[in-house]
Amino acid sequence: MEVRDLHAWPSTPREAEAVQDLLRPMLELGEPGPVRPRTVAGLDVAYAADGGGTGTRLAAAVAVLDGTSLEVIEESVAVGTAAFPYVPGLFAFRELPTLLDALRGLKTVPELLVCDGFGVAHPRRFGLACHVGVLTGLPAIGVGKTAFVGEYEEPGRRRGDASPLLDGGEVVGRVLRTRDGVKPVYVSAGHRTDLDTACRNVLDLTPSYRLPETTRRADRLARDALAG
DNA sequence: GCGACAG
DNA sequence: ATCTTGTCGC
Repeated sequence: MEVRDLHAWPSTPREAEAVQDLLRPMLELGEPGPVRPRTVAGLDVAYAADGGGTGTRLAAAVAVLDGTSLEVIEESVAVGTAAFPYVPGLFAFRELPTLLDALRGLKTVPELLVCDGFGVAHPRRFGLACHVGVLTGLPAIGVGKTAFVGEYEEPGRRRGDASPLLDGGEVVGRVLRTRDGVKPVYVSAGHRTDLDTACRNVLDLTPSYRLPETTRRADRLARDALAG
């Protein structure tokens, strides 16, 4: 699929924050977005060494699944290097270039992108899922494994139980239990979708495990690419 | 000022 | 993210 060329790449945290502020107005939120997507893509990255600075070898993978059967339709992997040091809040700049390369290798244009990390549940309301969504123009959501910003009450212990993730008095995401008695995930809208629809899609993608099938497939794909 | 901090 | 052994449970 076609992916827009990258904007000038920041070399300092300050420049990176400026890029986020520049792109944030391009976000389209509020509309439901894809409800029963025919194709859903999972994005994930695997690193070769520790995540300290720039230059670490990494593999970015995209796995496109049939939204109903959850069967794999297409896969794409790209190898590269970390394009920025790891800084909380600027995480996207680290793996975005390689992630976009992997998306370019796709023949299918997914109806929804599921990213590792966050969407608007972010200090400047512009996490990885927002960034990827704006640059591809596709609906995107973020599914994080640990908390980042905001406060919340522990959700009930059954699959489907959830509680709002609040930051600065606004709802930026939802803490969602995808399996009975298992640690919840943190869902937030990234681009061209809303929180309710994002959570509905996450539940549709988690029939057996805590994390979405899309994420699990992409994770395995990225690890394998780094090994082979 | 100090600690916390997606992957 | 990654480095790591065993262990409990379906």
